[in-house]
Amino acid sequence: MAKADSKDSQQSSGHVAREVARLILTGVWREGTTLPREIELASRFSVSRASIRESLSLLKAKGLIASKQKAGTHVRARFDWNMLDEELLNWTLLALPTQEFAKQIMEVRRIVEPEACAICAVRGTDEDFARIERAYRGMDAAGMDRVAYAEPDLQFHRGILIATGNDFLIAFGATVAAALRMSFNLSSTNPGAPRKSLPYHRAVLDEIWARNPDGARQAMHKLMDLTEQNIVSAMSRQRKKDAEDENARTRRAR
Amino acid sequence: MAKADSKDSQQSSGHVAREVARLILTGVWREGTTLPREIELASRFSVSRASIRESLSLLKAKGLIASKQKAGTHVRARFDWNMLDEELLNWTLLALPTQEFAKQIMEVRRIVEPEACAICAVRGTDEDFARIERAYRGMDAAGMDRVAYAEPDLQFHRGILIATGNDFLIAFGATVAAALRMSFNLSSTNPGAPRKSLPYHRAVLDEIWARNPDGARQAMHKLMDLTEQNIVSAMSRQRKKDAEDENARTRRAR
DNA sequence: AGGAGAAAATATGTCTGACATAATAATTCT
DNA sequence: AGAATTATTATGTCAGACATATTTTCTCCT
Repeated sequence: MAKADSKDSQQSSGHVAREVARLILTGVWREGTTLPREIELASRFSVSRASIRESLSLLKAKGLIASKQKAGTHVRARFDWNMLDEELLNWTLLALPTQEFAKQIMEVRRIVEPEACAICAVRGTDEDFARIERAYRGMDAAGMDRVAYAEPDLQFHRGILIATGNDFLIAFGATVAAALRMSFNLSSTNPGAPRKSLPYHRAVLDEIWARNPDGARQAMHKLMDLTEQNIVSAMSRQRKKDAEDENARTRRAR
Repeated sequence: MAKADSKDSQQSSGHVAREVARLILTGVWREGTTLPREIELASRFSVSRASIRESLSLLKAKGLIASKQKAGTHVRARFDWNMLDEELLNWTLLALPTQEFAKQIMEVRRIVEPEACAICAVRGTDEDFARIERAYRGMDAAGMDRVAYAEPDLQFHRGILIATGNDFLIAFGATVAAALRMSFNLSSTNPGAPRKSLPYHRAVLDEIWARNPDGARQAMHKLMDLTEQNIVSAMSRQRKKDAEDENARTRRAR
């Protein structure tokens, strides 16, 4: 699992979709903008019109754009964008990993995951719990290796969502995945941070095994607190580092 | 707004996508199934391969399927389906409006909307509130007209989500829209039910205007309770009616 | 002049047929 | 029998054409 990132990376239609999405997400093509006609896009990206149409079809599915015969293709209102879509989330992450984005994604996680955790504790099967336990062991085994830690971490959170048996909560896993990816990217400035969350995961797991919904909710809440804290501090570190780099570049330039 | 339903209804590629989605959602083509090759699909639906590819591109974007060169196109695991997507939600609603689906969708609404409501009360602007107020007035003005009631009802709930300023909560509006559509379909057996929710909406709105997050959360919670109650009773009525119809058909047949 | 209605222009929607590419299946050789 | 090589095949991409639905322009009449 979690191989979704490399899915269509080299496919040309996927490449075009990603690039058009980037232009929209970064605001180069704002809401309501009519984008270049298909033939023009085709020549700009050096692909056939058919490929362009497949790419646009993908973006239509995610609510980013809409087409009307003769009238052209335009960027839809932000409200219609399906931000809970995994690819869209990743593209956003790549295009503008702002603090605002981090704040928002943590806000929803804080709403959804503790409740999902409570439901999991009540409704989950022992096999569900065993799967989450395995994910926990994987995190533990990873030690200080950030890369090895990331995958079981995602499996842990996804396992809880899956255990709820609620298809919509399960679909929310895409959002969690994006959040964890963001955390991972940020953790380069503080390699020890991920590991610190291990005991908090253990606490969640213990409450689940005990089939204690209130405890599970609370434990997950604490984990969310820690995660947000890590992200915020990592981002301020990142900003500081960026500023220094910028500074150095400027000094060198003169 | 809310014209999303007729978006691609007559477009042939949209028709194909919907039909293939139906086959997947109803389990005719289960997870892991390799679906017919594109040429075969093209001849089956009497459209060109290009159109088929655009349709499949749409379904790929929603996580339903994935293709690999030579290996074919297969149905992805349920876990990867983006059930929070508006179109997918509507297709599911049309394909299998089961009680299980209703239960799950209400479970997430119950998790998300009260919290969103609390955030709205704290963070929303007066213009946001005015928009929600307008939606309320629209519901009131609709009287017993189910059709006229539906649109402002959606605007009411969507307005609260928008007021949070959180893009992910806003995207959750698609799920709410699907839920309301389901309620609407069910309300044919009990035309008075929608109107009964009016005072509950008023209570939510009052708490929001008062900028009282706890009260807003609680008021929305009560509204969710009522809504779920309506859905459950409507579904049991529906089942009863279906059974009677079935009975009548059988009697006539012999 | 102004508005209704007809005609032209144009961007998306669809079709056809071809070739490229990569993963699989079959075949050959050691 | 097993490894290496050669077909096979379904998706990926391309090119050019025509269909269709709006928009825009033009024309004509009041």
